[in-house]
Amino acid sequence: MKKKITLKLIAKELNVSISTVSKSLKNSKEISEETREKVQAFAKFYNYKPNNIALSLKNKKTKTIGVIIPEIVHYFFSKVIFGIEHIANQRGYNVIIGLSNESFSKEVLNMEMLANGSIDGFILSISKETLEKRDFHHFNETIAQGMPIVMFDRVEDSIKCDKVIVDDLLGSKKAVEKLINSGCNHIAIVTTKDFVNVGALRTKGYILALEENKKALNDSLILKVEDSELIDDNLTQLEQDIEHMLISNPEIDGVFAVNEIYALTVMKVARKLKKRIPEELQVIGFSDGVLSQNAVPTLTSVSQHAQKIGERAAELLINRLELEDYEEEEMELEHYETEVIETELIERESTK
Amino acid sequence: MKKKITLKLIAKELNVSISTVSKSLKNSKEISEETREKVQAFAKFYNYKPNNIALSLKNKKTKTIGVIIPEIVHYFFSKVIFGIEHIANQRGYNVIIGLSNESFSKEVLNMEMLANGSIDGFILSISKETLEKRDFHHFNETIAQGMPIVMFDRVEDSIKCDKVIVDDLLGSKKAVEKLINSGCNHIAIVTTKDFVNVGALRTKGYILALEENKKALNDSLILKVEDSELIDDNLTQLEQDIEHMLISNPEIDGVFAVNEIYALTVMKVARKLKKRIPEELQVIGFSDGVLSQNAVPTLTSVSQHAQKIGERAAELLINRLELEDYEEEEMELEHYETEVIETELIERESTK
DNA sequence: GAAACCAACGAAAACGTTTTCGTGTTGACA
DNA sequence: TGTCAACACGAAAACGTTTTCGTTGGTTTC
Repeated sequence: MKKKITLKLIAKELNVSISTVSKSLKNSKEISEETREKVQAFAKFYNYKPNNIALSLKNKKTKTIGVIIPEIVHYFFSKVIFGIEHIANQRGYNVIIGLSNESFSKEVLNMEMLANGSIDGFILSISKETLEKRDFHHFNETIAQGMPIVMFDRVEDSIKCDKVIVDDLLGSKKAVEKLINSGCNHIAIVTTKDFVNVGALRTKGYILALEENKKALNDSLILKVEDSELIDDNLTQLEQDIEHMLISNPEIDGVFAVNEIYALTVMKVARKLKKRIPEELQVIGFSDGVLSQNAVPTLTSVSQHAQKIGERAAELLINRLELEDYEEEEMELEHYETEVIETELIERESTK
Repeated sequence: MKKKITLKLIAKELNVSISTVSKSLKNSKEISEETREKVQAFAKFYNYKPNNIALSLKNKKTKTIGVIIPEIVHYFFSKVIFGIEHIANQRGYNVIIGLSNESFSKEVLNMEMLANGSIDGFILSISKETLEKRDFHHFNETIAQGMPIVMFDRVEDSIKCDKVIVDDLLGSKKAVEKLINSGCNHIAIVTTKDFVNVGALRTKGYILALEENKKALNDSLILKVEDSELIDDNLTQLEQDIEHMLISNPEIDGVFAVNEIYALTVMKVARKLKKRIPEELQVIGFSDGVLSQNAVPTLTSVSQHAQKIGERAAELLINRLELEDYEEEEMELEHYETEVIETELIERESTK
């Protein structure tokens, strides 16, 4: 195993001082051309690369950003990461991933693990458990330590940081209006419990669309799914709930589901009940992922532009990090942005 | 912004030396109980946490592993990461992600960016372009520097490192045998060009199954898809190729596809041609992801146990890293393992 | 009452950089 | 010949730890 080459080693080999080597490699004109070339040739030959850790310690910057997400086997989140990595890479940053698995304690642990020097800032989306407990001390403490955070999608308003969100309300309102304009008169929604704020917002958009279009609101057409129902086996529980709703309300001619799985399950149940899509029942989902694109029939859905969300989050964070270099202690940057990424309705076969 | 607290700061505040503080926090009995408690109380109150970067520099270990994958918006790879993160977290390691986007140069750049001290070892899956060029110098150089690599799925035999692979050959052989046993007599395969070694292996398994079962091999039933055909728009090109094959070989009653998208496309084309699945045409895919589970009909497919692949890769890497601590310069560990993760055929509606 | 010992702590090196501030040598100039 | 720049380079501090090896007092031992 070749020993990792260092400045000290080059210095010893060439009988000069460490400083001379360092300066030579930086092309400082303090050093004679002769020495400079000698050092550079040697360094190049042995493929010298400065040690990142030493640089980080010296500069108090790691050029690494920490990303904490609830899950990664998930179209939306993985696409956000793709966006983050894209920008980060472009601007010379690395990306370190932590998964909370929707758990509060894992979220806290992951953040503590990274907050002690390993990274320069966080990009994160809050776990469901954290949202339910409404315990945000770890975010506030991190920020108090001077480490910036950018939140995306699942955010908490009270926290002082930049945010990148989807216009969930408008997105679902537009989706429901699309159903209305395509002739639906009895539109149901399959959504989550209210503590997931994006779920709550999407429900709000649904209600707003109905109200503005003078459609009756009917509580039995609002299905709020338990979180646990999404865990594999309980998918059948979800199916039963949907089936029950569709059977007891046979007038339903449109369903808006707040995620892909819910929407596919609606279509599956509809198929079982011999309801033709889109002739008798139109369906729209949220999150335009690989499932929507490949479903049968293909699913009309609200695209959140996940990649763009990641890109903007990364830009906001890096901009702030690099601003701090100049502003230093003046800290006039106590102004935080909340950027809204427009949604887009991708129409496919599940609507007329 | 609260200043980040350090040993030096505690020392000054308490009028003791840095060493005393450090030892106190480590409960060294070299320090009197009185001093120890005083220091610990102070540290706890101000929530002192040692700086990771400084520790990394001192210990020459970062407790971070680098993962380079071709893409992340992909069920298989994201699930592997899930597995890696699971074990890494358990054993106190962080995970840093680099995406090669199937590009050779991005793979090299990403590795160089991380290899200079940022991480202790790599887990990676080789990009298609690298496989095509067969230029592996960056892997060999990294290993020569003493940084261990664990490769998974897309590996290169000639490289001295641990590997975790799927038994692609046996997996596809079993899949094709399942088709044979379910009554198929004319089985086609939709696969990739041969330089992607997993594709080649899966093709081999297909051929082997046919030979062992005395089925005729027919070149016109082997469709090798151009890589670019997978890029969005060219999906229609893929559809045309499949349609052409199905029409000119109407005797086809079974198709084995080497990934989910190919399999779904086969089913889509079959639907268009009014071939009923599984009655007239049975289909099996490779990679048991969210698409297979939610397809209509649901897709029988070969599961690679992606999560387990990630977990084993992480275990192999971390074991090696921690072995090095003891073995040091003896380096008797020039023995590398190749672990094979068994595949499993998940039977669903697309086969009888 | 000197030798030996122990308890409690501090100084300093080391990890690999960058950077500031010397310092010694040369040559030019008066 | 003496003064002063300019040039080329080195020493050392700093980043935050850990750890080895002193160095103090004070107490025991014969």
